Amino acid sequence: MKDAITTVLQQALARCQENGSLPADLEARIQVDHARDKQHGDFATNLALTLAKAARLKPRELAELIVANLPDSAVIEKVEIAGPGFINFYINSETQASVIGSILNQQEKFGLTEIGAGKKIQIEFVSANPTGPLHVGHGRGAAYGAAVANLLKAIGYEVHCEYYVNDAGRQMNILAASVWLRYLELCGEDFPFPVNGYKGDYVLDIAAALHRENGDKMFHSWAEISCNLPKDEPEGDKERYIDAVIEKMKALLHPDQYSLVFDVGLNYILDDIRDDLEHFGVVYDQWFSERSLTDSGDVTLALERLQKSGHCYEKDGAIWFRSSEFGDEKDRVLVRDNGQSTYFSSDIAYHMNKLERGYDRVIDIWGADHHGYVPRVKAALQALGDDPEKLDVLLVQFAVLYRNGKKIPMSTRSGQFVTLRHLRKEIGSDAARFFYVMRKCEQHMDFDLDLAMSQSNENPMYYIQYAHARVCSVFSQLADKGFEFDQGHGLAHVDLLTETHENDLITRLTRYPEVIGKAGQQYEPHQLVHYLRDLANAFHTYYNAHHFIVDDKKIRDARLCLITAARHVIANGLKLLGVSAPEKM
RNA sequence: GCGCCUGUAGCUCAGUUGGAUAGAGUACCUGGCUACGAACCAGGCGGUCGGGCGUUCGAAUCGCUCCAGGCGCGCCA
Repeated sequence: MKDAITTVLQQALARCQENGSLPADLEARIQVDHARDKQHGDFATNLALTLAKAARLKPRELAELIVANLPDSAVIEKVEIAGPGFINFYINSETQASVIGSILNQQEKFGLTEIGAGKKIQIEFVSANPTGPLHVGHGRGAAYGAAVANLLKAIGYEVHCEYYVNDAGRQMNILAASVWLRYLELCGEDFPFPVNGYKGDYVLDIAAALHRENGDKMFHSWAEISCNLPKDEPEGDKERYIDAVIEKMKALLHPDQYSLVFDVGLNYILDDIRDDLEHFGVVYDQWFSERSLTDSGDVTLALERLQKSGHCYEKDGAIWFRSSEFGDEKDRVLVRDNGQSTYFSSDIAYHMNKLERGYDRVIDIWGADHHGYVPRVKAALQALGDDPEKLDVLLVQFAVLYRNGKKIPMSTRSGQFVTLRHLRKEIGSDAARFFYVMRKCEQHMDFDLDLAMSQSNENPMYYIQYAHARVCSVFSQLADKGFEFDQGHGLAHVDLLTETHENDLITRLTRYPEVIGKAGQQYEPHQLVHYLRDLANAFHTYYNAHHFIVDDKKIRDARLCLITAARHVIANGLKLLGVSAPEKM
């Protein structure tokens, strides 16, 4: 509809230029908005205001000129000039009401568009280290990423969702060591657990599984392990201590045994994460292993390309990438003096790999604490000769949990956190998914557990779901009262829907495809949340103002068509957010 | 110290890329169920848009500056 108005405005300008009333070199960027106020019609344009200076006319005079040259249109009821020079358009009611037929025909397909047709997007989100279960902070990234992916699919993009598995590196070694030490405890050893080890209960579970399968085969006495170890905190350095424990573990265990412990831990946690996300309604097309980048040679290849193009140098025994040449604060290490490549190297290889797979756009969703990382990744892409503009990094601020009005401290390492699984079980997947995407991603979020767990109607999700359930309820009442719904008959009489509340609801419905388009292109699912609330509000208001099951068959069927259309749109929108649309509550 | 994010009603948040009188929810107050679900509806109260200066027909939105809060500044991942 917006496009239709843009088109007639273009035609009007062209006419003015042809007949000489406007300069021929005038260039216009036509902007058509929804009128904020019903008094201002359905759509409005500020064209006359933006163009006044270039046209050397007063805004209102220019507006009159444009309106006088507007071509006839079947959809426009009337046009008005208002305020300082806004042009307001009123759409005729038949055109508006035709959306009901469209919705009833397309049903779950209504709202889908082809904006991104033929384009491929890769989107990576969550990607938490597999060193423990997901916590509520990851939940926000999961809910947000999945909603963005759904929106992008809805507007025609081919979307590929990925979870990057950090299955290499120091953190994983610390996990392996933690598992092994717990295993030794099960073998009967008694010793102080490292300050820097993973202390969560899940580590005990993994160790127990390991012990069940392997008995005491990997046992070594604490006396053997602890000789020549540096001091742990508080007397010593906890980082150096845990590294020494890992080294000792590698020295004492056969390499196969070490990787067994490592893999048991990794797979246990990955299975857990996968299961958790699946119950959260989040599914991936691919779980991309960091180790596979080393195995495939991609890491080496990326390093070579950076070196050959002259963006690297050696200093203090390490290989550095001159990222400061591309806007980063300082240069970064690619290969450490001990010969190990850094996490950054893998990440460069991963992003190179993504772009080489031919995506038009690559989206990363990271926790906001990683924001300092963005410039160096873009720098690397630029140095590799790729287009850094193809990468969008969306930063999700952390959700801070509150209980009894108090902030809950969280740390993965200490094992002190509220897990996503716990949240899901307390308040349900629907409420959690909805709550997470209610706010803009860059907005800090206070997640009040008491409120969320209270299942009160303060959660607007219930308001929206209730609208859906109410429509369903009307139809069960209809049957109880011995009426039948004739959709074709109703559609033939939608011109009878002339009540203000009906027009408001219809207008709201017509905007749905546009909302999806905008929310998708801007990666902002919260726009859909707000739309759905407004839509539900229009429905509830209508519900309270008029009865649907009336004796007049024409009006009854027409109204039933309208509320069915509303039900479809609510269900479609909630589905994109990963929230169910129950028929009863 | 430098960089990024945030600051809008008592509280939680929107604000259509610079437009018309800044909006919702919640809290509080007043009304509405013997016809489709009151998890609802109607009305009221509530604002120096963190402060200041600037850009212009026009600023919550853009620029500069200050204030407050969060996060980040490793040969960790």
